[in-house]
Amino acid sequence: MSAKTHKLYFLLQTTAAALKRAADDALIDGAGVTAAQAAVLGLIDSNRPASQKRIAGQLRQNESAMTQMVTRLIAMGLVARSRADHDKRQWQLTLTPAGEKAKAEARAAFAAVNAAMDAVMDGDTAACLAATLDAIFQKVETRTAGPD
Amino acid sequence: MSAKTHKLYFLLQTTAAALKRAADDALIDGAGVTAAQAAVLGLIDSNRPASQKRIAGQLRQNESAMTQMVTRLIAMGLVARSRADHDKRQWQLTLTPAGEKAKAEARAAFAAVNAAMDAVMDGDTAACLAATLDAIFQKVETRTAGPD
DNA sequence: CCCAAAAACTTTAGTGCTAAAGTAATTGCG
DNA sequence: CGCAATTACTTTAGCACTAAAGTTTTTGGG
Repeated sequence: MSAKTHKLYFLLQTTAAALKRAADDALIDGAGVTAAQAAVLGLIDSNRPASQKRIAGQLRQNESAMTQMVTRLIAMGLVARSRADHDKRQWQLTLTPAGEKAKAEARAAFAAVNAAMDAVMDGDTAACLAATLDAIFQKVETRTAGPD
Repeated sequence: MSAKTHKLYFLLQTTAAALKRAADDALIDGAGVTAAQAAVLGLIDSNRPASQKRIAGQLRQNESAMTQMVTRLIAMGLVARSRADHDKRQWQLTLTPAGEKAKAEARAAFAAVNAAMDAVMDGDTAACLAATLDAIFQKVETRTAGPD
């Protein structure tokens, strides 16, 4: 059983990496952004106003990762930012027109990834997978997730 | 269902990342190496003689990743290498005494990760998880994996 | 036998993450 | 009110990966 679980760890890492590569291929081809970049664009759109800390929290990443990601997205012309009026420490992130376009294209391109996953799972299996992953996540996660 | 699957992608990535952090914490504390480094040490031990391409193939990574990983492991004093007699392009990787020790300690420390996973899953659930992850992997993987 | 193709590894540039230490703005307690 | 703690973000260093292009060695068909 220990050997089984050992293999499970590797299988989980390997599958996550392969799925990420597949998603990146599909999104770069269809929207010119990676899956990670598309996730940030989507959250900037659905969190107005969007501060970096807020987006980082929803992605369960630290603020440093967000600084770097936003720097890349600004360099790509997809995101703009200005200081918040009520708190000059905070940025207010917004999508540029190009960012809106990339977000919409990414949403469409991600359908192919969904289709690939749907094709190998029925509803029960997907529910079981989600429940098991969530249980592992809860068991292992130490971070105190702020309010999403 | 599409929204469900969308969440599944994120849940899979997030869980893989959290589990990797937990494994790294346990292994760095118990063996002074990361989970990725421990995996390479284990494969060098069980593949004699171990070339970089062979290890890379078993980890489903490219040769470039292995060049960098081996460079780090050599700098840490855990691995040594010499050119293969029959083919001077190939390296023959071996564990140093410190590498053997780290490998053994990592094996022991990984038991905590196994225990965490076992604690949230019965045998059926683990089998279902493995089967589902494997199905996703097969669906999404494009690389032609060489003989392991 | 020779040379082009293939194989094993390296280098460089880039993505995306972490942790730790640092800066500047804000808040709250005495 | 003032200053210490907190908050939001940044910087730096490092790990771990990919892709593409480059080097050296080996091999196989003409």
